[in-house]
Amino acid sequence: MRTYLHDVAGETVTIHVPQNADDLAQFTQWAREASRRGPIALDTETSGLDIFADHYRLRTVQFGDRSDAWVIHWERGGLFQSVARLALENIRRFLIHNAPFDWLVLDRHAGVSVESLAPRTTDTRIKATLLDPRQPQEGGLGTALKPLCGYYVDPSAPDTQGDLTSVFRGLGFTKATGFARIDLEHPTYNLYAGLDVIYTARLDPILTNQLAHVGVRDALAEYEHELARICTIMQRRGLVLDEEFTRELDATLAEEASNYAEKAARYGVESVNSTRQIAEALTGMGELLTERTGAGAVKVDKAVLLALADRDLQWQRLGARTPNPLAEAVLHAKRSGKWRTTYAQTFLETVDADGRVHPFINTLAARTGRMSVTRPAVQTLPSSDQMIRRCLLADPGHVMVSTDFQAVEMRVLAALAGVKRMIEGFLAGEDIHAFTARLVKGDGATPKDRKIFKGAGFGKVYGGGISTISRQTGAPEDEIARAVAAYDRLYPEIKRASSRWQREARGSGMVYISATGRRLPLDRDRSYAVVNYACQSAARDLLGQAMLNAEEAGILDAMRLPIHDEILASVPKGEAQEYAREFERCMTMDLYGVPITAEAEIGGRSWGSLYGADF
DNA sequence: GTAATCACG
DNA sequence: ACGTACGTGATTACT
Repeated sequence: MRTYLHDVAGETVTIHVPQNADDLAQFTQWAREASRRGPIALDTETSGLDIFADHYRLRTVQFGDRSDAWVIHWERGGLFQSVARLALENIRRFLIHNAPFDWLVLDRHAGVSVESLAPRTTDTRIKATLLDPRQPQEGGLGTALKPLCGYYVDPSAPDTQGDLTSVFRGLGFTKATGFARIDLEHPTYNLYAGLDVIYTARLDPILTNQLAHVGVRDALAEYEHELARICTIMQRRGLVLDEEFTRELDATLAEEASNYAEKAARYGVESVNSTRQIAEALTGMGELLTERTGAGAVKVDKAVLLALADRDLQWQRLGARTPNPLAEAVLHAKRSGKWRTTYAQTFLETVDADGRVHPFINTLAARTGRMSVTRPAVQTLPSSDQMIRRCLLADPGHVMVSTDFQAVEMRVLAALAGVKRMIEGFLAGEDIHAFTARLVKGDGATPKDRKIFKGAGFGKVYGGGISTISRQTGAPEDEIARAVAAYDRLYPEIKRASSRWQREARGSGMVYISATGRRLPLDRDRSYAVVNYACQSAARDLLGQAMLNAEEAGILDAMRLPIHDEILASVPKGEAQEYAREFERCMTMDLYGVPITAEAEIGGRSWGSLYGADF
C-alpha cells in the first residue's frame, strides 16, 4: 500500500493507494464499514472529457470519507476493477461533485448504470448551486470544487486541477494530454485524486447546514437530482449525426468562406474577423461609422454591416442605398466561417463511433436555473436557415417532434404578478400580443400593432427601455413609447410586482426567492432584472416539471434535448401523433390559475425539417 | 485574459 | 432621482 498524508482544515488525512490483493481487501473492508457510518464520496480520474470517444479511458476510481481516501487504479484491470465495481454496486449512498460526469463515465466504462448510481447519489455541486448560483464572473464563488472548499472547508486547500496542470507541463504534457498520459503512480496525481473525495465528503454536511439555514427546501434539491438524472440519460442516448451530409456541408461552407474572404482581401481586409481592419477599410471607402462599443471601439457588427449592405435584419434588400461590396463580403464570410467552425466541425469532432453526438447538458447553468448545453451548443443552432439543424437526425425509423410552451414567460409573468386582464386573455385562449393590441386599438388592430405590443411585452419581461425596444423591433421610438404607456395602463400589476420584488430582495440580502424556492441573487445596480429572473426561472422550472412528467408518462427514451421552452424528441414514425399528444399533455399545466399550454410539431427525419422544407 | 461578435430562447 | 433589455456558449483578434 502506498499512503500519502495531508493536512485538511488542521486534521491529518490519509490517501491510500492499494497496490496488491491484500491492499484491495483492506479497501473492501473499509468500504463496508464506512458505508454503514454514512455516505461515501466518489470521484473518477479519466483520460479527458470526451467520454464518448473511442480512445477514452477510465483511470482511477476514488472513494473517501472526511479522513480517508482510497484511490483504486481501475486501469490496472483484474482485481482492481472487480473490487471497485463491487464497491460501486454495494455502497448505499454516494456524494459526488458534478455527478452527471461521473455517472456517465461509470455507466460507459465501469458497467454501473446511471439508473443504478443516480438514486444513490447526492451531488454537492447541485447543493452549492442552490445556495448561490452565481458564477465567478458574476461575483459568486462559482460551483467548482476548489473555490467551494477554499471557502467552506479549508482556506489553504490546494488548487488540485491547477497544480496538476503545472505537473503536466513539467513532464512535457499539456493540460489536454496530461490526464491521459501521466503515470498512474505519480504521487501528486494520486494525492490530489484522493484529496478531492475527502473535500467532497467534508463539503456536503456544510452545504446541507447552509441550505437549511437559508431555508431551501429538501424537495427543491431532490427535484434537481431527478432532472440531473433524466438529462444524463438523454446525454447518454445522444442524437444521430448525418455524417455524410455534415462533411459535405463543411466543405461547402469552407469554400464559401474562402471565396468571400478573398473578396474582402481586395479591400485590404486580411482577416474578416478583425473589426479593426474592417472599420479602417470601410472608413477608407468613405463610409461613416458612428456607433461605438462599450469599450469605445468603432462598432462593426452584423447590424452595422447589414445597413451598409442595404439589407434589413433578415438580409432582405432595402433599396435605400448602393450596397457596399466589402460589407457584403464580410457578412457572408463571417457567417460561413462561424457556421462551419462552431457547428459543422464540432459535430464532426464530437461524433462517436456509432454516429451519435452527446451534448453535455448542464441542468443548472444560469443564475435563474436555466439549463445550458455544450459540446456542441445545440441550444443555439441557427434557426433562420435549416442547413445546420439538418445535420442532426431522429433515430432510424423515427421522426423529430418539437413541443413548445406557448408564450410561457408572458403566462408566468401574468401568474406571478397577478396581472388581472392578462390572465383573462389567457383564460379566453387568446394570443396574448394580439389580445393586448385589440384592448388598446380596438377591433381594427393590425398584425403590425401585434408586433409593437409583442415588443412592449418583451420589454416588460426583460426590463428594457423605449430606445432598446425600438432598436430591437425596428419600430419608431414614439410609437413604442405610446405602446409601453398603454401597456402600463392596461397591466399596472407588473410595475407593482417589480417594486415589491425588489423591496423584498433588499430586505433579505439582495436575494429574490422564486416561486419554486430558488435563491436568485440580484445585482444591486440592476435590481430591475428581478422581473426577468422571476419569469425566466419559473419558466425553467415548468420545463423541468414537464420533463419529470414525461418520464412518468414513459416517454423519457424519446426525449433528446431541453431548449428553454421546448422539448425535442425522436419518436417512432408510425406513432408520431400519439407521442406528440403525450408531450403536449406533459407540458400542459396550471400556474396559479393561469393555463400553461404547449403545441407539438411533427417533423421528418432531420431536425432541419422543422425549419422549412421537409426531408 | 479581455473584448467583440454572433448563434439561440 | 432616474432609467437600465434578460439568460447562455463559442470563436477570433489582440495585448
